[in-house]
Amino acid sequence: MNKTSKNQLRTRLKESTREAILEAAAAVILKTKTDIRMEDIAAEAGVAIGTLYNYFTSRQELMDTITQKRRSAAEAYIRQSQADTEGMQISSRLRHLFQTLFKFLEKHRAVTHHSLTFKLSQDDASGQPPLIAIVNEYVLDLLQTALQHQEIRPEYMDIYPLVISAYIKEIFAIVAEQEEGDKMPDYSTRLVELFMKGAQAS
Amino acid sequence: MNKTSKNQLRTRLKESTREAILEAAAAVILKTKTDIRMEDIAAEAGVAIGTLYNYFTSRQELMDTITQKRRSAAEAYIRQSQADTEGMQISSRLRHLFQTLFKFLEKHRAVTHHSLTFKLSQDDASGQPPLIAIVNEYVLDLLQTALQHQEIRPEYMDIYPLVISAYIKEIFAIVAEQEEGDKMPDYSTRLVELFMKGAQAS
Amino acid sequence: MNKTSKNQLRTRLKESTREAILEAAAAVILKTKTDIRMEDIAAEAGVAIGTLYNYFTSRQELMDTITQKRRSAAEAYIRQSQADTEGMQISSRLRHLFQTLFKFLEKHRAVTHHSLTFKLSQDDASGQPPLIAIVNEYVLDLLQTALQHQEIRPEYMDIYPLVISAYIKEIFAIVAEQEEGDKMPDYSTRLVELFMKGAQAS
Amino acid sequence: MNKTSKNQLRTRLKESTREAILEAAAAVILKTKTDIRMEDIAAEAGVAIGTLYNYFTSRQELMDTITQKRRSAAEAYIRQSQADTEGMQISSRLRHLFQTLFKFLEKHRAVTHHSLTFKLSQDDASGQPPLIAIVNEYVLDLLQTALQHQEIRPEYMDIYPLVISAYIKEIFAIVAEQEEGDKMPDYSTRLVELFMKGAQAS
DNA sequence: GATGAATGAGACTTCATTCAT
DNA sequence: AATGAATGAAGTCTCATTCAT
Repeated sequence: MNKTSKNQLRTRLKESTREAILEAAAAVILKTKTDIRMEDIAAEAGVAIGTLYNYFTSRQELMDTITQKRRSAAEAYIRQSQADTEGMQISSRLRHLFQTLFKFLEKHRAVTHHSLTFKLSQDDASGQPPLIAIVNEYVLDLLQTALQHQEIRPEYMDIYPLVISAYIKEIFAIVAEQEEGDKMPDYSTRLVELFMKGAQAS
Repeated sequence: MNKTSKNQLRTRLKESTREAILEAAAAVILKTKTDIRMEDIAAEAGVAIGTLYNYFTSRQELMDTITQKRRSAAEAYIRQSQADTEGMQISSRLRHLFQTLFKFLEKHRAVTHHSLTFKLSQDDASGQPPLIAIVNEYVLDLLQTALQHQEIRPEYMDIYPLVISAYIKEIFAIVAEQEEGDKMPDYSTRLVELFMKGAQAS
Repeated sequence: MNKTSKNQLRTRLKESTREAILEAAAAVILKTKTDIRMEDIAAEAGVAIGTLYNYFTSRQELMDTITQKRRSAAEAYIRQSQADTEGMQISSRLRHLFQTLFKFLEKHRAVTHHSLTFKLSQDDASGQPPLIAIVNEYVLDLLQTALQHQEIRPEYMDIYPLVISAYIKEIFAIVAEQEEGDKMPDYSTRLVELFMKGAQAS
Repeated sequence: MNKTSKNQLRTRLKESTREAILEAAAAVILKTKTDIRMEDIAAEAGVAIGTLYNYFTSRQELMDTITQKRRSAAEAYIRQSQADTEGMQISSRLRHLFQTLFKFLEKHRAVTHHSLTFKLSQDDASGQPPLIAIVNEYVLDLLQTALQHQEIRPEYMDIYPLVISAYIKEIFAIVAEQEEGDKMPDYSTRLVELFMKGAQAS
């Protein structure tokens, strides 16, 4: 590390160093997918390896922190969507949820990337439910309400959760494959429409 | 015994060891997800570590072989489905494809498991298109035919591939989460029906 | 490592490699007292670091093994002394014990060295009683027998164990300071005599 | 306030910080035996790590200072005992020495603890004679005087130093094992008596 | 002078790979 | 061709020391 970057670091506040490390880790995750080496994170953050260990007791803890931050953030987004659409029709609610997830994912691309995507990552020793479980729970609630209001056909109730879950995972995948800054069409509206109306030509 | 038949025997024996190693590797992958160690594969196969290197020049090659075998097998299944349903309606063709994929996945659980699932695994240095690309290509073809035959609404043509892809990934996920031998409902038929008719209550 | 020593190693039997490592570790302990590095042990044994881990799962285990081997060996010596002098007078028994310890220590110089000497070494996670405890227990038994036989003055019974323990530790210290191969006077006989008769000039 | 007194104040303050650090180090040594970390010493002293380095150029120097202070203090005690008992009988002198050492050790428990006990600690790079050497030198002098005065049997003169040394080490050990504030019997008197009279039952 | 975050050399440990038997 | 002990590069983590504030 050269003198300049070192000085820059010194002037940074302690809290921001922690954040800088997390951001660096996120960047490395985005770049390298697996085999995330502490050395690379340190280099990306512009600090020495030892510094990482001043903020996180182990590699595991650093990874868990990233995973958990992402989950918390996502959960907040989802709860917000839930609150914002209380009482609306299912189509509006689903569209809003999809749009919310798109927004969330664009903000957290890096972190979401790290295989955290849809399964309880083996790196995550927190015992917290994986993000997808949180989403699924909300979707199930949403579908049951819609069913009670007779907005959706009861005969497919067994596979609705599965289908919506598939849509959401696809949204994750789409964002993951997108390059930073790419413009995307409004998939949310169209997905919900198709889901409601079906593909069958009249 | 002449030289030739002896060599043939050798070749056959060698091939079976090779297969045993691949199966062992598949089993280990299924058990451990990541961190697949050569030592564990050797133990599972009942051979020495050195033997692995008599059949594969490196860990990478062993992994690639598994990935590629799986891809070839899957491709064969898909082509078969394509041939078997030539000229049929899209709903039948999709249902058949889904059923085919279920069958394939149950046969190749282990191998499919290894994150090989839907992206060009970083372990795969073969440069071959990932399995999902093959599926998507076929699905696109299938959709275009359906469009020409006015079986599906043209206005959602941009998101059909995406939706079917989502369904297929979900199928992969369902099988992956299933325990060996679990009985599963006929998702294929219902998924296709829902896709065609939509969720909207009449 | 050069080719020659490598070949020498390869021809060594597996069990002897383990022993060679333990001996090498003992030699390093003798040389460096503290800061015993795995690298140095490997170098001393003429093997690579990784080889150490083929025989011991960790540094800790290697150290514990040394400690425990030494303890077992010492215990055997002590038990033997006990058996050999059953029924004799205390002076003979003590002399025999001292001589036995001298013999043991000369055989196990290296290993005894490593602070293992008299306390439950912090390196030893085995939960076994430290060597000195074993000795002390035997000595106490020996003193009580002598007391019953009225061979020793009862009024100092509280400090006899302490004094004998001090003698024994001194024996350990003497051997530790001795260079390999040094000739030593017969401390055992004289120590016991002095202990029994006292220093007071007539 | 003139320059001089200001500097004196500074010096005094500095000295007290220095002392605080040494005491803290002593406390940590007492607690942790080995693995004495600068961070722990700083925490115990209530100063920053950097402050340690304002008073000691290195960990080594800090440790050496402790060792040497202890040696100086002990030497003063021993010289005092020597002076106080000039011309007395050996039994009185030994008893006084033992009592003096007990007193010293209780005052300096912590520092004495750190394996500094009886050998030229590897931490001590000062080249000074270890404490035990100082004691032994005095004891030798004391024994030779007693021999001249025919107070002790000449035939064990070769092992007297060794035995007294063993006693003294045992005293160190006893104090080390004692908890702070434990009450101890008067070992000094009884040890000397036993040494002089012997254990042999009349 | 005090501070303590940052540093990085160095120790431990793992595991893909080699190669003599 | 099979074996598996030996190898050592590479990764994680620790902690004495530095230095800008």
